[in-house]
Amino acid sequence: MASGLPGQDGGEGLLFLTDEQVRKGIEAMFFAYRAFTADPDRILEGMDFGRAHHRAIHFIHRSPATTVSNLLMILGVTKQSLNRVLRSLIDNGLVEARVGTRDKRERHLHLTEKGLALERSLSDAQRARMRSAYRAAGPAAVQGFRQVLEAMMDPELRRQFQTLKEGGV
Amino acid sequence: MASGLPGQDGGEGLLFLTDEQVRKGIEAMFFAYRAFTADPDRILEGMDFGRAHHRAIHFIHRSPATTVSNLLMILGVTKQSLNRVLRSLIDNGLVEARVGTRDKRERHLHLTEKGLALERSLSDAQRARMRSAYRAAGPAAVQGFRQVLEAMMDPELRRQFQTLKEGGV
DNA sequence: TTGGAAAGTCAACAACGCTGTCCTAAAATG
DNA sequence: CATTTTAGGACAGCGTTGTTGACTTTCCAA
Repeated sequence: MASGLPGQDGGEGLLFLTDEQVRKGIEAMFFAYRAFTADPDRILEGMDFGRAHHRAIHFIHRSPATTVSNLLMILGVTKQSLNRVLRSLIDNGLVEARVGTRDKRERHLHLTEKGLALERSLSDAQRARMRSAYRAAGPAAVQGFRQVLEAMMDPELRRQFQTLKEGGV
Repeated sequence: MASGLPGQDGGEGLLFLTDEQVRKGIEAMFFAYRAFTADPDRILEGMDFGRAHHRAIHFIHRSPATTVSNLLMILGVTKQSLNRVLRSLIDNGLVEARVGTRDKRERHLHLTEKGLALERSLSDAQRARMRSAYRAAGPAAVQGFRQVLEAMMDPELRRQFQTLKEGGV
């Protein structure tokens, strides 16, 4: 019955909240996220790294000298999960962990030249896809995209995201 | 340098494609996806099921009598991966696999009462989050959200998504 | 100075992807 | 009717990435 009016949702103040519309959004998230991770996954397959390594590399790059604890909060995983990933990144010479000067318990994380090179290759691929999607959809759509994504986050998560957003680079 | 003009991107035809803007989109995807899967994950933890079971249940619900092969294509996983999941869903009485009448090689998948109950509980939670995000962001944002997500998909994936979209329910 | 909290490491386990091989039954095709 | 293809299932084994729990080392405050 919803398909009786198959056009745009524009101008419909009520229809856009039907279960059908919402379900389509859910499925769009599912498929889009698969596309979103596809390029980095492709680059990493064959190396000894995976998606978790990509995430660590990304956030170390964007917040150099970050600590393990800080990374832990951002990524939302447990210590051991991150530790395994960091270990292999360090052992393979992509990440350097410098003991803190003020607090010697802390390790400050940095990408090496090699790490930076991989970061660039991964983020180039992912950015290219995102940029092309942005270009195809247009500026207004991009703003809506970002608004909905932020609204989906729990307050705590959104706070983290926004802190990151401002403090970044 | 991009942060020299920190305001809205509205009216900016060029700035919205800076690496900074694109990176924020990437991080928003990361955080939002975590929120997106959080509620079902919470419901499923403790049961013998996980995210993979949720996905199978979702697509069996929205396309009843679908075959294993069809589900395989939609989910983009291997036979064995799906089989493990389907097996436990069938063994626990959530899914029924009916031998096809026209083609007896096929198994047509259906949710049982128990399966429908779990599906409802999972999708209620996920839909509630999505609906609340939609409401907070407004109709225009929703349209943009969907446009960008679709633009991110590979053509093949997008074709699948759109077929699903129209044929659904 | 001692005892708790915080940062990080390590061991072992679970979920869920993957590959590869082998198998049956049914359909399609020559 | 014989052969090939297709749909599905079973089993073995592996890799990544999540989990919990126990363990140092370091810092700080009672």
